[in-house]
Amino acid sequence: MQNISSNPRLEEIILKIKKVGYSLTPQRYEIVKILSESKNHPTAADIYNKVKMVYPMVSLNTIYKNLTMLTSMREVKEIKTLQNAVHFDGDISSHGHVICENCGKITDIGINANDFNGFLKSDINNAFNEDYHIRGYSIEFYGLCRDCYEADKN
Amino acid sequence: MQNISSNPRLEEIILKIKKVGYSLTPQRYEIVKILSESKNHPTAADIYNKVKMVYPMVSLNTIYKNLTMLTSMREVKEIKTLQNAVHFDGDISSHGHVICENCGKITDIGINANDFNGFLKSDINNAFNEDYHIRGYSIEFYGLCRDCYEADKN
DNA sequence: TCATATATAATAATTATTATCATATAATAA
DNA sequence: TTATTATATGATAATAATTATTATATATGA
Repeated sequence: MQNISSNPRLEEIILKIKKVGYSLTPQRYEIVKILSESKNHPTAADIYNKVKMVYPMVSLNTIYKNLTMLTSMREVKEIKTLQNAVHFDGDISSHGHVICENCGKITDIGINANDFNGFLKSDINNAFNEDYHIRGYSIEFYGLCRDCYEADKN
Repeated sequence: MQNISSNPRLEEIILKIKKVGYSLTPQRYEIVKILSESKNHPTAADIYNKVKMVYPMVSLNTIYKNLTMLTSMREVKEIKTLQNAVHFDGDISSHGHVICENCGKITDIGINANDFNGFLKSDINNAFNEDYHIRGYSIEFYGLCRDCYEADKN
């Protein structure tokens, strides 16, 4: 557990954890670090295996508890694929995902928040704002990645 | 198992099932009927309970098998909520969902396909089209429905 | 350093989903 | 209509992911 870091997202989450009053354990720090550094949307098991390399006695329960906590704090987002696998994304900035239906690969796509809000604010769609208090959204595309598409053709 | 129906969506799915070469069993018909009539995005268990009222010996396995089949046929879509519950939607027309994070209620919202495609075709977002062959998308909003929001305030 | 509330690890329990396989039945053709 | 056959079903078992329980350990703040 290092004290120095050049990872602003990590710092940001740590700060929020302290602010809300949760304590910062080494395991928790490691989980947050993995999420903030990861570019490939790990599952709970992925994170578990990574944390185990540093803390071999860590329990899977700890991973789940922390992921639940971070999700409800809105510092982490869940991504659910068609294969019923749950992945986690430490990047809560406005973006969407493209999920390969064959291999399960998840790729980020940029969603321009202003554009998207413009789309949402259109007459057709803003009716629901009256009945719901929206706190977030997720946009996911399904299809085949290039590799699987090429393999499928042969 | 009725032969006459004034449910065009039901007819549509039945036709496709026959076209693809699957056989039309009474249980399967009932599952499709429930999905085509349902407005509230049932879970596998919900569907199971409804089918049981007509065919008390039906197996949950049959429900899952058929849901998997219909999903891969793209006649049914899965909706996964934050509570890790999987719901099914027999309406595959272009629309999104608003999911209450407290009670899990799922409401449809209209997504104008043209508007959305316009949004997608914007310069920022079309890059991913080169690497993926998109076959579908899902847009989900998370928040509190009016009831839960009001209850939360008190 | 101490006190205390919170987090952890070990374990068990739960839940949803999938696999297996013998039997039943829908579809097709005679 | 009946016989044939491939597919679907139901019963059961197995799997996998997640959650619950609880005693112990530890981060935090005094």
